[in-house]
Amino acid sequence: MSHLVHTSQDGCRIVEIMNNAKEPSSSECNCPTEQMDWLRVQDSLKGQLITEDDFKWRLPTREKEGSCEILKYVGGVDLSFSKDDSSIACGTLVVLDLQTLKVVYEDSSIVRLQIPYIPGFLAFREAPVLLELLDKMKNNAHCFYPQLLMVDGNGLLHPRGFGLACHIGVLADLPTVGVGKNLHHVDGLTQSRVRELLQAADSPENVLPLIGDSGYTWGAAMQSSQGSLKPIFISLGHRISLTTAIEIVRMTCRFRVPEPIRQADIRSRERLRNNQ
DNA sequence: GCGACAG
DNA sequence: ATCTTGTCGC
Repeated sequence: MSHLVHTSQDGCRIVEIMNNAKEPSSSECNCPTEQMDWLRVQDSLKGQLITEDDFKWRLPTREKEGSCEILKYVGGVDLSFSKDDSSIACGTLVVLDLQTLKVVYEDSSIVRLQIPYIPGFLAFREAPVLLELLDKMKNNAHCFYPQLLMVDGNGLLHPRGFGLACHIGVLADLPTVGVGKNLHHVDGLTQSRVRELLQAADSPENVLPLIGDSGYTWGAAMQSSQGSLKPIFISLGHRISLTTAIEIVRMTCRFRVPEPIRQADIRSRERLRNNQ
């Protein structure tokens, strides 16, 4: 079933680091040991990942049979960091009305993060705050609770096929889409290669499937706005297909970064300035 | 050995 | 992620 025959580069590197470790220092709980736990967590959660459309709503553009819930509330999450103290962060959740692209809900939380950013393990740093914001909203049975969540970070487009968007999607049991502003090099996919493919592409849609050396499709690159040659990188997070993910991202792009994520970014940065 | 590495 | 002003253009 799984075409992810990609060997874990990170896993190899970690083992290498452990072999070279000189001091099995007490419980400084630095990297190697904890990262091996994280690898197991990612592998485990990945077993619950759903990579096709799995929701009861439909897109407003798809005028099919009526009497079906329509996608209206799209959420977005992001974190901003203090320039002074990089361990201080503000996590923000916004919900937009898909038709008007106006924010109908906003909540944020300022926290002190203990976990550093390690490529391939972003979720262990950022997911807890964001999941808490979602949980808080769900417990209040808020009527604006998102039917879909856009995440600032990748989904399948990840060394082990399980980025932040997948992580949040599975743990919150919510359809999610990952949007990266920079390419995480995986399976032979590089910036230069994407650039040349994007130019050579006949695609009238300004989208390009990201197919790696293995033949696996990790996501898509999209030139989302006229003014920017620099693409965004879309990958499915959970309970959605890549095709549907692309369609929804396109619907929410007023500028390069889709509005739900852009608003979460703007507002989290703003709150950090005025509050601490 | 060297480079690459989401936010 | 963050450090940073103006500037060119619709």
